[in-house]
Amino acid sequence: MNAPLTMDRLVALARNRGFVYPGSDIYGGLANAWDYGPLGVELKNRIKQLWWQAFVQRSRLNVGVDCAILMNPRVWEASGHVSSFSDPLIDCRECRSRYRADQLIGDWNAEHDVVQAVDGWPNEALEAYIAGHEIACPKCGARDYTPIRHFNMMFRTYQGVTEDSAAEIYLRPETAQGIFVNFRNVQRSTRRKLPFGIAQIGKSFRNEITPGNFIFRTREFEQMELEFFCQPGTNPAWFDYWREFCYNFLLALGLPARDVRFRDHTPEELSFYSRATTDLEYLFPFGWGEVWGIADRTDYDLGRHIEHSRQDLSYFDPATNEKYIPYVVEPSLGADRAFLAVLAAAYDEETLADGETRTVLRFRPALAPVQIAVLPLSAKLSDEAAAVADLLSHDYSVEFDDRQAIGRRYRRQDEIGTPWCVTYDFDSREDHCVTVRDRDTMQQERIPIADLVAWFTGRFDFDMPVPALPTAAGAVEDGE
RNA sequence: GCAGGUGUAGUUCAAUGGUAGAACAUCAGCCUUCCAAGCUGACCACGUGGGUUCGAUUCCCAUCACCUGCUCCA
Repeated sequence: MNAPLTMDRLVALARNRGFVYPGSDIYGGLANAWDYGPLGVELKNRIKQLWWQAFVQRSRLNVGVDCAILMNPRVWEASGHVSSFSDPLIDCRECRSRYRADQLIGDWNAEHDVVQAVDGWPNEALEAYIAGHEIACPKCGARDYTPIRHFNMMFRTYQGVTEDSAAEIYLRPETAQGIFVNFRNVQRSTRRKLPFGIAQIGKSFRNEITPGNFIFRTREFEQMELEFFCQPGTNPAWFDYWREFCYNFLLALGLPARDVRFRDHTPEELSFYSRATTDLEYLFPFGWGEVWGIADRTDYDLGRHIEHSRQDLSYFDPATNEKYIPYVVEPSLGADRAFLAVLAAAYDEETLADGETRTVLRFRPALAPVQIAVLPLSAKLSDEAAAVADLLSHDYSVEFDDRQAIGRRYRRQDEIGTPWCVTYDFDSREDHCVTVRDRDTMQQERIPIADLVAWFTGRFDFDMPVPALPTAAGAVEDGE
C-alpha cells in the first residue's frame, strides 16, 4: 500500500474530476457548503437508490414518504428540539474561552464530589450556581463570565411577509419528525400491521457550531432515515436486526470490514429519549466517524406527539386485542457521510510495474458514476465507436471519449472509477469485436459487439445478505 | 464566536516598488495507435477596498474568504 490517504488529496480529486465543488465558488465560497458535480450527483443518487431499494423496494416491512422541510413549529416543541437542541454558552471574559455552562458546572461538581444535576435549568439558575460556587475558568482561573447565551441549532426563517415571531418557522433539523407526524396517515392508508417501518430521504439543516472535514459535517445535509414501529418488548430484537442489516449494507457499498465498527453509546452519552444507541463508524482519513446511528427510541416520539397534538397515535393490535403506543427503532444514515466513506474506501493509488502510479477509484460497479466508457483507439474510428456507445447507452451510463492518447483516457476513467472501458480498434472493422478493459486488473477481453449487451448483463447488480427476521414475541406477520 | 495561519493560472510553486514565470493539467494541430509518449501552439492568475508613493501584486490598514485548533455534534 501507498502512503495513507489524506483528506487534501481526496478533496482535490473530488474537485478536479467533478464529484464535489466548494459551494458558491466564484464568490469565494461559503464555509462548509459544498455542491455535488456531475459525477458526484450520480454517485450520491446511486447510494440513495440502493438504500431505497434495500430498505423499501426489497423489504416487505417498510414503505416510504417524502415530507416537507417546513413544519408546524409545534412539531419542534413536541420533539424537544426547541428546548434542548440548544446549548447554554458562556465565555470567559479574561481568556475568551467558551464553555457550555452546564458542562462547566458538571466538571466542577465532579471535581468537588458534588452531586447536583443541572439539566434543564434556566440561564439565571446556571449563572447563579456558577457565581455562588465561585467556579473559575479552567483555563485561566478568572471568574469573569459573560451572561449565558443560548445557541439553538435550528435554522430559523419566516413564513409569510411579516417578520414577527408568530410567523417564525424552522428548517427541519432531522427528517424523522415528518415520519412521526404521518404515522397514523401511513398506517391507515397502507393498512399496515405492526411491525412496519417508514423510510425517508431528505435534506436536514443544523446550524452546527463547528462543521468541517469536507462533507462530513455540514450545516445542510441529507439523511436517509427509517423509523421502524414495533410492539413494545420486541424492540431489542428489531434493534439487533436493523443493526446487522445496516452493517451488511455498508459492506455491500464496498466499505472494507476492517474499517467499519460498531460503537455502543455509553449510558452517559445516551440521549434522554433513547434506550440504546449504536453508531456504525467508518475509519475516514481523519479518523473514526459516525456514519450510521441506530437508536432504540422507545415510545418517546409518538408519546410526545400524542401529548402535544392531543391526537391518538396509539395502535390497536388485532392479534392481541391490545392498544399500545408503538416503540420505534431508528436507523439513521447520512447520505453525504455514506458518499464520503464510499469515496474514501474506493480511493487507491497503485504503483505499476514500470514505477508509475495510477490513481483508481475502485467503486463497486453498482455505484460507479460512469458505468462504461467507450473509447476509439484512434480518432479515425470515432464514428464506428460512437455506434457502440449508442448501443450501450440505452441501458447504461456511458461516456464516449476520443480525445488524446488511449492510455491517458484509460487513466482518466480509472480516476473516476469507471469499471469497464470498451475500446474500438482497427481490427474491430474486420472482426466486429471490441476489447473490454477491466479497471482493477487492466486486463482486456475481446468480445463480439453483438454479445456486448449480454456480456454486461448482471455485472452492475447490487446484492447484500439480509439478516433473518426476528421470530421472538410474534414479531413478524408473514404473508403480507 | 475566539486564537493562529493563508490568499499569485484549474493545480503545485516562483519572482518583483516599474502590473508576473514555470511545471503539470486543459484545449487545438501534427505524429503515433492499447495504458498519462513526442513536437508546435493556445487559454488562464496577483481575493476585495483604502492608504503611502510619480508608480503597489510587492509596504501599511481594513475587509472578505478559506484552512487549522477549541467550544459543539439528536
